[in-house]
Amino acid sequence: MKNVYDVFMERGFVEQATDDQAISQLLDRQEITCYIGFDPTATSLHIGSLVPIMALAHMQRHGHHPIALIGGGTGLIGDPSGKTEMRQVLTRQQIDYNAQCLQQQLSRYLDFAEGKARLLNNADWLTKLNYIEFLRDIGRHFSVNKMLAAESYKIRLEKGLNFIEFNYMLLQAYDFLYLFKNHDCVMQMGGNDQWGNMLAGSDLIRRMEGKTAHSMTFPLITTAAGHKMGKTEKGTVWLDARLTSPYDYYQHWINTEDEDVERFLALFTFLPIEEIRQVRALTDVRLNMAKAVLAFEATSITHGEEDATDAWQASTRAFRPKPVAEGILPSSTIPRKESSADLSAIPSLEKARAAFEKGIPAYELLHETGLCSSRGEARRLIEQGGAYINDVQIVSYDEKIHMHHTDELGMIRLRKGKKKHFLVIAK
RNA sequence: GGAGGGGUUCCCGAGUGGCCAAAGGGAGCAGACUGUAAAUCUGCCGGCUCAGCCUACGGAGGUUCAAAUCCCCCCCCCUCCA
Repeated sequence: MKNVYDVFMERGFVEQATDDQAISQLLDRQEITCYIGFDPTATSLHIGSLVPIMALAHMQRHGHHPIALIGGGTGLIGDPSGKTEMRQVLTRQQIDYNAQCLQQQLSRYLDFAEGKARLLNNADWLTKLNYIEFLRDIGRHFSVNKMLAAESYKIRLEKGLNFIEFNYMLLQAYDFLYLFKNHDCVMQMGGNDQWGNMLAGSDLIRRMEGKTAHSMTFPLITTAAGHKMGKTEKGTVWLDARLTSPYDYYQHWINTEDEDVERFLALFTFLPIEEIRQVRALTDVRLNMAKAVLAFEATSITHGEEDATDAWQASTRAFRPKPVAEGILPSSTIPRKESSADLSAIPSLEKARAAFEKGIPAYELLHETGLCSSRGEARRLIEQGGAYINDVQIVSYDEKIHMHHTDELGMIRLRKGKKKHFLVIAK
């Protein structure tokens, strides 16, 4: 049987590692404990954290013991690695609250049952540290010269780095040491921007304990076009259904660029790698089918199969693609027939009948549904021909929407551009 | 603590008394082309009751018919010196 490391390698999870061979053998030989840290900067993680999450899930599936470490303590400091400026400092309360939310979220991907995986918060030990002791025991092992040379601090040395942030590396290294001593954690994983901090941990363990602890980083995932994934200015794709609906989540994945489909299937689904490799040969319509599978599987992992199916239905209804062929990614449980007419996953709004009897100007309705963030934007959208009602282009910004626009179920279908659908229901 | 430089619309970044809702780029949105893709081209891109009005250039005052632009005080950041 393949060990996890092989799985990581063939699925594209590995960017750097302290020692490929040693890690592979270690994972082969015994069940180990490994950890990844998550920053509690928000109440939800976004898809940028998905690679680490999937990595932990793979570890667990192969019998190892993941620790998801919530950075409740380090979050009070703020990691300067690769960042241009200091992160906004959050209060203790905010961080504690965020940490709670993340705990809940992570348990959808990992089984935290006794003996399987652990969820820890480094606030539990970091906030109890004694400054003088810490300097004497830990600080002595760090060379400032070396730290200053670290790639991760480079940008900040030009822009300005203050002492609190400069300490981040020590704290992260200390976390690793703590987990090594208290939980037999012998491997840390994380994004490649964490490499310096992780190595510091491995180093610290070697110096203080005389033992080996490994570090492994994931590639920073960008799209083929070079965009950072998951966090565009306007639309972060969150893992929380309240922040990004399963439908939007599904839509995000189905809009994956052609060149990314295979890579993303490997990273973000559990489908067999052999099947995923076949995707390489697909083009056009059939490649789009693979995107639907990616969207379905990814949504299923994050929101459950039921929500994924709803999202698939709504999406299929709205865009009318060909059903996914049997031969494509056969292990996927995505429905492969025509969908029925369920629109429940499309965002909707109920509105009193009376308003439609009077007639409501199109730009007002577009604003009200949230499709446009202001009335001005709605006007512009209509002027540019990007607004549709029941698939008919709206020509004048103040065109009145009336009852006669509703169908037999009292529904009006609004559309912004080609992809953003919205239902207004007259009650 | 001293000297100098700087804080501009989502981000970067021009502007140094009226022509500034503010150049340019990025991001975003829409249109064309396609395949719910990318690239490319085009348009939009503070708000509103939209040929007009309101709110904006770190914060608070002041000068002026008129300030992002000038003066005063305050806050924050950077560089060099201590």
